[in-house]
Amino acid sequence: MTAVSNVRNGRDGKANRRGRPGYDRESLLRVAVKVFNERGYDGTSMDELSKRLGISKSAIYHHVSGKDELLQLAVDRALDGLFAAADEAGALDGSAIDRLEHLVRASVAVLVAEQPFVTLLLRVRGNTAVEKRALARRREFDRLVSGLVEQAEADGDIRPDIDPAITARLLFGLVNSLIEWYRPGAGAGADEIADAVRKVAFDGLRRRPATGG
Amino acid sequence: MTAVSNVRNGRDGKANRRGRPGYDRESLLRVAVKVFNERGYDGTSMDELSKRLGISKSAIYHHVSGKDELLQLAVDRALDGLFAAADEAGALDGSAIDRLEHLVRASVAVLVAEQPFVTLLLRVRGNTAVEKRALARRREFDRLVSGLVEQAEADGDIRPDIDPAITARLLFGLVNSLIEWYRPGAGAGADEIADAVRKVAFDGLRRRPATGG
DNA sequence: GAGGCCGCTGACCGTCCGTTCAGTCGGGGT
DNA sequence: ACCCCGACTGAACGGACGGTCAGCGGCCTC
Repeated sequence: MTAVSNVRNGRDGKANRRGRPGYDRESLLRVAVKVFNERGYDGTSMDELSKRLGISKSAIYHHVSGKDELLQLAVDRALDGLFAAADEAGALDGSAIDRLEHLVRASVAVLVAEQPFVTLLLRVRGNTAVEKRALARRREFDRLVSGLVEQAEADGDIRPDIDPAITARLLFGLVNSLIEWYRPGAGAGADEIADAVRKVAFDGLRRRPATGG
Repeated sequence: MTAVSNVRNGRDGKANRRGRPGYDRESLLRVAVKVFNERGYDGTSMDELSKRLGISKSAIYHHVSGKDELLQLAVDRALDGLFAAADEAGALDGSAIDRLEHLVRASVAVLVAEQPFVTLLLRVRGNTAVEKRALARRREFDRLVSGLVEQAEADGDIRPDIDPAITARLLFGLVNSLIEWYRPGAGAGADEIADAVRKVAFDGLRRRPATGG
């Protein structure tokens, strides 16, 4: 509800700067994204945000040009992470299903590492120019995944009895659902989550006689 | 963007009523929920909503007490559907995994039949009293699912190498992800979707030598 | 064809919104 | 000790917000 003093002071781990100590862009962004995720972007007023930061409303504008830029910074970070994961998977030599498996694992890692940023990204509706741009990049990522799934099905590595378009969407629906409940530090760790997602996605949750991996 | 005339006039299929023709609660609610899902609940103003309805802002208050009540009506419809599915599954005689499979199928049917209402429900953040109540009912539903998964794992019917709490969340993350892309009338039908979800969830998306069902 | 009901209008209210601006405060560098 | 830079304050702005109110207009019923 109220500001936490040790959240402020973004200097940690940075070279000493001149002037009054306080937030820098990065530490302010982290708090803002957290609040956006709790109350929704549109549901969060700059006044509420300033109270959570423990500074005045106008102080926020010293760090960013407005509410819009906070959203932009957040969704860009999430998208950059996801595309890095995609590039990683794309650079692989293996079969489509191997690259797909790698992409799932890398995506989970990004969701886990940047959970608040990805959460915000996945809730964007396209109301503003910033949101429209974010949605366009998301669609690009989705096309990339769909391509891999189609290829894997053509290779005969994925069950042929489901439309690959549906398979792709279910697969990344499963991965993306992480943001609804995963909280860093609480419960399972990142590796355990990534393993669980990979197992459930590729082999299902039913017990089976003998399954590798 | 603008109102569609044949969306108005909620009389279709109803007994003739007195007075001027126009919206009734039901037809107004359907449009409102659609707009809420496009722009977000907080991101939709009553003015914007009135434009989409093709009536004046004040006319909305003739049908409902306010924006809050529209949300209440919508999330209640979604929750009633989900709990009906749960009751159905709970009344079954079979093993836990059979009841779970039934619940998944019934839940998908609800998501498909009431997609806009469920979508709105799943995006609620808890900002108002209405939203808090909705979240509480959602948590109750989640506990129900978790219970079934735990029981199924105790029966030995679900893979024991994943924490049942995680399994339950992944399972319903998979189911709930439908609302992100399923659109009635376009592409796959309800039965095809339900089948795909059940197959992927229980048996995974990988091709396997011989798998029943 | 008169009555009445239902859906609707347009002007208006107080409040909250995102944003701006002219400064003040505080601490490290020199 | 002084300077200056970066973080911050408080009051104010215009506009958008959810909601109210007194009354109008079309259609079914009798």
